[in-house]
Amino acid sequence: MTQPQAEAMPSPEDDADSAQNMLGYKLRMAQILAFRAFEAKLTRYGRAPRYLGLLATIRADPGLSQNRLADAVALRRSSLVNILDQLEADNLLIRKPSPTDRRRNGVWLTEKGQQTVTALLKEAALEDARMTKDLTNDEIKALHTILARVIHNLQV
Amino acid sequence: MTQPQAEAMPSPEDDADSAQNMLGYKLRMAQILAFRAFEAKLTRYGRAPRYLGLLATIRADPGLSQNRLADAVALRRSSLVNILDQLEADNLLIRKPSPTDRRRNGVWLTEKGQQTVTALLKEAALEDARMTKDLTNDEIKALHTILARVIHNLQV
DNA sequence: CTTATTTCAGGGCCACTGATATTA
DNA sequence: CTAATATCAGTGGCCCTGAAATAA
Repeated sequence: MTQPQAEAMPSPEDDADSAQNMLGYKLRMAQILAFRAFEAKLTRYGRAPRYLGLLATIRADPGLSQNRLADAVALRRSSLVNILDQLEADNLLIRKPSPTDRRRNGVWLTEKGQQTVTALLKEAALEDARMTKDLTNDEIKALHTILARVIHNLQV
Repeated sequence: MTQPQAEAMPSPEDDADSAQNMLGYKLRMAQILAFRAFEAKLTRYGRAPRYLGLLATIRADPGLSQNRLADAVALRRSSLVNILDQLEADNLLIRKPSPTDRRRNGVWLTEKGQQTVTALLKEAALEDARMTKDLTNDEIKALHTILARVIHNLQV
């Protein structure tokens, strides 16, 4: 990726009205590049890398309903159906009917799902390290804290 | 969006191996929420909000070739063709053959494109302010700086 | 002939909307 | 009867791959 704009940033055109100075733009760029690199590196894990956040959410709260899971990962309930179908077909998770509410499915990781999440989180940590390789620990900590607050603000 | 995990974070399960503690995860979450909010608010601008980064890149470097533009926004050359078709149909930009190289198109904003970019950058600034409403100026500045370095690291 | 630039055809994936069945 | 849960059918959007056309 050559980046004419990155070099152009400290120019007279550097006033606030450049997209590259917008937070939304930086977030988008960083996320796209990070996600791409992560998936490219981990094709052997099938669809699990894309849905690592979802899988880890299940691990942190086993048996939660599809509804609650959809909320947690900011997806529509209906969108989740096919995703869970795929991950269930890959033997990463299972749905089990709730014993108390027959409308509801609880979602659990399988043993393979557990192992996959563990392995992928290790890979994610490596990617994190690559992204932040020239940052101090304080800066990394600050980035986490600030991003958490940004996310919180966006959810209102 | 309810967020069972957000509340669960300061729990004993708070060790590093939770997806919510991964930088990639936070970046993704923040970006998805920010982009969604931006687009939802600006449907009257058609496709321009989604491609604000691209349009602003053109404004910053008028006449650049499709090749260079694709690099600047991290897309394939072939992916750009249809996008430019659409934005050209919306009268936001024009392609003009390079006078010196007949393989090449230069890309320029139209007057409408210029005005749209200006208006959308104002909107983007409002969104940025919403995301960072409880952050100090120093924290906001740090976030920009750090994200720029993260992006740089990802591009290697 | 090789390379650069753009375009085109086709495909895959993703998440959405809106309707439906079931159960609370 | 109303609300909640999960599912399904259908849609549209986005970006990719790989091949082709044109020109340097």
